[in-house]
Amino acid sequence: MPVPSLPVIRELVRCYQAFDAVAGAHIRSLGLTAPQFDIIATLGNTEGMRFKELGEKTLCTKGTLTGIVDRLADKGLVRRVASPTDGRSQIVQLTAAGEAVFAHTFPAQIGYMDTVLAEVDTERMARLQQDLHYLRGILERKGKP
Amino acid sequence: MPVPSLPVIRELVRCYQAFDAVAGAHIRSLGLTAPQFDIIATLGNTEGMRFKELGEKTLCTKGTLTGIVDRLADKGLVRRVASPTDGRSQIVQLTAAGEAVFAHTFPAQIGYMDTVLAEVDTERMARLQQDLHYLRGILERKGKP
DNA sequence: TATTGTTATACTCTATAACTATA
DNA sequence: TATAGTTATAGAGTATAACAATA
Repeated sequence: MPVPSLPVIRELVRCYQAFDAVAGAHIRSLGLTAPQFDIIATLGNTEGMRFKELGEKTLCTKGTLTGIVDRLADKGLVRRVASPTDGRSQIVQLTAAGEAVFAHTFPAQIGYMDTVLAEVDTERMARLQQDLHYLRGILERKGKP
Repeated sequence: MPVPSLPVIRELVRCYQAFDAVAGAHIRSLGLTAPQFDIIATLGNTEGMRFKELGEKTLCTKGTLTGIVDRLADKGLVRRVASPTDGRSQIVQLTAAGEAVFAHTFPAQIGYMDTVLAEVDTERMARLQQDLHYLRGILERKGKP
């Protein structure tokens, strides 16, 4: 007889929503959407990556990604460069402005979250991290059997 | 000096995404979207509730909620009833078809998640639930200071 | 005057499929 | 033939503000 999963799931969802409310407000205040911020965060500290790779990392379909990258390019935060090795391939990279957004907002966001979670004791943080990692492993394995 | 929050946050987000991939596939297979399922789950085991209350529980703006309820009504899963006590107020409740969707899919979803998480030991589940609850409390408190 | 819910507008994301150009 | 990305289309959610009816 299995342990009831609902209480844990419920807490996971609510906890994520609570985080999303805090982080999402910050992201929107930058004039970005969540997927757009996701792209910038993925490209940060990188020399850029192929369109396809970017889609895989951010869980975006290629058609969707074209639109998101278009809008980021319109804002001047991202640039497309033709791949030197494959004529079909595009490399997406942050512009100087995009680097600046990443450099200023990503650490700021983390720093803010650090202060928010400053009162959580180290032991609990480590435990939670491990347990979440464990839970994710199970979910991902069952997700694609 | 605060404990780094990024590892825990990262695991939280990924764990939620993993859950969302599993649950989301099930929801879409019913021809519903996540917000629509959220409405049905909220109205389940209820005699219905005021439009405003529904919006508060599902974190939907009133304008957004009108559209979602419209689409659920078009599918015959939900119905609007004028409030007997307040002429401005609408009460939203599940139709028989909506009850059926709730009764068949919600427990099925939970049952499925129960089997997915069956291998997690009881102790870990309880600990995870507690720690997530604790983390959420902090996030929600800081979310609106 | 304030509140409830609808309507209107504009934008973004998503899924899907057809299309192009390279490989 | 297969792959990388773009384009096209339609639907759905979000934010915002103006609006009608009622309190």
